[in-house]
Amino acid sequence: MTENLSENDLIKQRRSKLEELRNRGNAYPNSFRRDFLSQDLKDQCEGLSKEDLEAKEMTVSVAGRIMLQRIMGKASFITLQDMKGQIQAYVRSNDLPEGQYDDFKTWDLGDIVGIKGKLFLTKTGELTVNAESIEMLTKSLRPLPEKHSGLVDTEQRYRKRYLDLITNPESLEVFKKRSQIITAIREYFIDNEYQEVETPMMHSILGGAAAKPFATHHNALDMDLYLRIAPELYLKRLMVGGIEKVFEINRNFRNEGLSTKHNPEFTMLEYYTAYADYNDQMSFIEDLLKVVSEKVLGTSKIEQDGTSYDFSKSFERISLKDSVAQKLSAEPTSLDNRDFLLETAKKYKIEDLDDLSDGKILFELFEELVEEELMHPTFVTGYPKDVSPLSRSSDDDPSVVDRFELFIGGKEIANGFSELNDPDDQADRFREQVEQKSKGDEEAMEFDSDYVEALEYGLPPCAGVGIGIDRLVMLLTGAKSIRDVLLFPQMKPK
RNA sequence: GGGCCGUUAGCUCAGUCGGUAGAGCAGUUCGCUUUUAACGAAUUGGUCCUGCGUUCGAGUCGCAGACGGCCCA
Repeated sequence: MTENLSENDLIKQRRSKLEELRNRGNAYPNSFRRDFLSQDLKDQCEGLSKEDLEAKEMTVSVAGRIMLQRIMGKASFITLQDMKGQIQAYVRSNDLPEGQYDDFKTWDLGDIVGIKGKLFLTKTGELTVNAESIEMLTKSLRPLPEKHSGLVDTEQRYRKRYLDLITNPESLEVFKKRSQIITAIREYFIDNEYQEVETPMMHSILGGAAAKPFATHHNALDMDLYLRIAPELYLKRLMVGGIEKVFEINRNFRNEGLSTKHNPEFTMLEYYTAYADYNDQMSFIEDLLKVVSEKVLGTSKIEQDGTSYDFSKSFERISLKDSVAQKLSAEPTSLDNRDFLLETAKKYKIEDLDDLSDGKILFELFEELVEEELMHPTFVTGYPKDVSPLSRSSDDDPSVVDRFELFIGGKEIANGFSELNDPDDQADRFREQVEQKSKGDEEAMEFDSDYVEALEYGLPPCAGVGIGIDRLVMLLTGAKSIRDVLLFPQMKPK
């Protein structure tokens, strides 16, 4: 890229100003210290009258990027932006040492400057720093996007996120919220005595989810590795090790297409609780979402695209089979019949049916027919065993497992189940996965004998959950695309 | 992978029927000591995404490609 930087006139002009700064001394000083942030000053001076404020003779140092300028002959206003917002400064020729006002007039939008002076209120009541000393801290060589509209071009907003953050406060706000949401989640788990851990991102055996991996290679060990598709099997090893309440918030990598709901790397929360089952986890999630929403948004009721979501009420629960039957206006028991399943699947253009088990067909029908329509928070339960190789079988019906997925706004937000802790059953399920893989299922898992060995030491009865953090942030911020909640979404190089 | 849409000045966008490339902001110059998207006057700035084609002539029409957005798989 660097060699492509076109030196247009705007950049040339700014560079010659930089040359002048270099000629006078250090053009990039790092000795200016601010003592207040914009919003903190505004909070502190809230409600003070012009006279009261001036009587206090408060001298402050502020620093930030010049976002707006109103230049007059011998006095000017500039708007500085720092991490908390904006503050206005009044720069008056008479209040500065000889010659400095002329220097000031060469400053450009985007420059980063420091200003020290007394606070006052303008006649329109805006809190303003009356500059007594001013300093150029970092000359900006490139013009910022248009001051009113900000950076609009979607592609540029993703590729040059820094410009998006400088010029679009609502974008900055989304990422602040994201940070607050993750903090609130972490606090919730720590308050409930869960231990946070970090497990390997590079796996030699593929497992923990149904997904295609990214492959890489370790040179010194001369071995192929996968970027992890899920941390699940490591977290359950830790449960064997006695960390009975454990959670991890970290990146997963899946080699899939990109969409408004998918990015190849995404953030996942996974947590496991000993002596709990999937029903306990559904209640836990209800409380988690309510608490996080209240903490971050100040309410447990949110509205998005005309749909309102109420996290203070308990969520709906329906079995996967019932939800599909309802949609087809059929009896749930009719879905036990393979011919009916095949016929229905064909009708909805699900392909390569012959290789699919009844459970897998039912699951695909669910994804095709029901998933998108689950707007209000809904737990779907009763997942077929053969799409859930790590879940504990149901005591009542051996064809399904004690598993749920949570859907909100038509999107899968969480996936949880009672964990399979019978090592022999687990070994059988892995064998089944290996067979699927040999038949061409690229998303099937591999046999993890080390994990089975861990189970042989005894995994306490437990249940675990994975929550897609990016989708949760989308839900809580109203973002339409996952790219709007990822600082640097995956893009093709230009 | 398929369909639709987009790509014009640093940014935001116009550009009619194919006939010399436009505006606002930013920049430059001048004026202006309480402005706030400051204001007034003048003014600079273009690989019209790339390539090929049609045409006397292409930002505009055709074909191919790149990148992006939305929808679908």
